[in-house]
Amino acid sequence: MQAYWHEGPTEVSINALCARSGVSKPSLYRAFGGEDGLTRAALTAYSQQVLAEVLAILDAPDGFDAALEGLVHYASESPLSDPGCLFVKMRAARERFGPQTQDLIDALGEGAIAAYVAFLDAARARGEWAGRVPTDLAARYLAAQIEAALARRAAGVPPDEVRAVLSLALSVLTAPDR
Amino acid sequence: MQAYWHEGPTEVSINALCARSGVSKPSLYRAFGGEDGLTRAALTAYSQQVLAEVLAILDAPDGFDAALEGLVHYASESPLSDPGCLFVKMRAARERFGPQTQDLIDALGEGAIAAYVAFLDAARARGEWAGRVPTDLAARYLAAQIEAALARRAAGVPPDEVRAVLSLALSVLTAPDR
DNA sequence: TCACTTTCGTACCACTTGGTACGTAATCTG
DNA sequence: CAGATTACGTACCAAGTGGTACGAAAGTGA
Repeated sequence: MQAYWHEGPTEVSINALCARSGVSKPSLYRAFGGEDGLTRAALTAYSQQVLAEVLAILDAPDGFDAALEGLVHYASESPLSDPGCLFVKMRAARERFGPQTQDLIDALGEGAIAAYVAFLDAARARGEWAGRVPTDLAARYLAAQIEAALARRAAGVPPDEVRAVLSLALSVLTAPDR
Repeated sequence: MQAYWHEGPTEVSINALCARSGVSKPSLYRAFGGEDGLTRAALTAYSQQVLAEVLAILDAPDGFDAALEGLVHYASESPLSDPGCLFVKMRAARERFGPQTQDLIDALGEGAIAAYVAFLDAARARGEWAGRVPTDLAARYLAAQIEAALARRAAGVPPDEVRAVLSLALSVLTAPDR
């Protein structure tokens, strides 16, 4: 019911969306109750689809380095992030959305940080990661680098370059002396 | 004559800009010839003001590490980048602008890369930087990290966190084994 | 079959967007 | 001071924005 919204990320208007999807405007308003509810519902659906994949990467049984490599691959080369991550785009344009959507954006951002913290804590406990960087900073660093890579990807930077830069950035966490 | 444009970064309309600055719309159109010329002129003025500062940081006589430290300070704590770097914001919304402005955005981006390459080459020649990372990749990495830091700054992330993340990212270049 | 409720979409609302036609006022030239 | 020219701004334009009033169609009960 909300899949057709994904075609238009942030720049599509409600008028164009209705015309393109063949749904009348009042129907859309009855279903979502305004633009804020619509954007919130779209981001909810997207996050449920995507967060699961990221969490699956983090929970991969191949160890810390393999998980990081999976993140690099996902952010830089996955076709799913070809048109750009909806969450990243919406976070960049946070001010344009209504309060409900802004709250959801913030909550998803904090949830991502929490997931990274859990991932790093688990890796440290398993002895797969002996970094000297504090876990909290490493989590925020991870989130910032992934987000930047997805943003660069959406801006049209070639996947190879995105991968090289992201890989170099994450080497801070894997280098043996850090 | 264009200073009042800086108050409104990307989200301000021409109508609001004219109303706020007391300039009639036809006058503005006669001076700049449309929105594309206006945004281009604004970005030109901004770049002349800002690029000089960045180049001065890169040319600082205190050596490679000090220059990097200067970049970190500039991107994360400088009050000039408090409302966010206009170039970064406009580059993120590149598609919204006219062809002239898009060309200028691209040219400024390539110019920044070239400046970083020159900076790294000079540091390598002086023996202040012995990194194993290829110069071209290091330059793009530098540009990506600075841009990401400025974007995070504009998004409301506290300067301390921006600084910590950026400093950690740039440690890839200063670490003795890389 | 009839009355009632509920869903649905046409056609509108006020408002903002970028952009301009044209009359007026100021300035320059003689 | 008169005449030509230039700069200026009111008041408009079509198109698009998010949002809704209201009549018609469809379903539901007896």
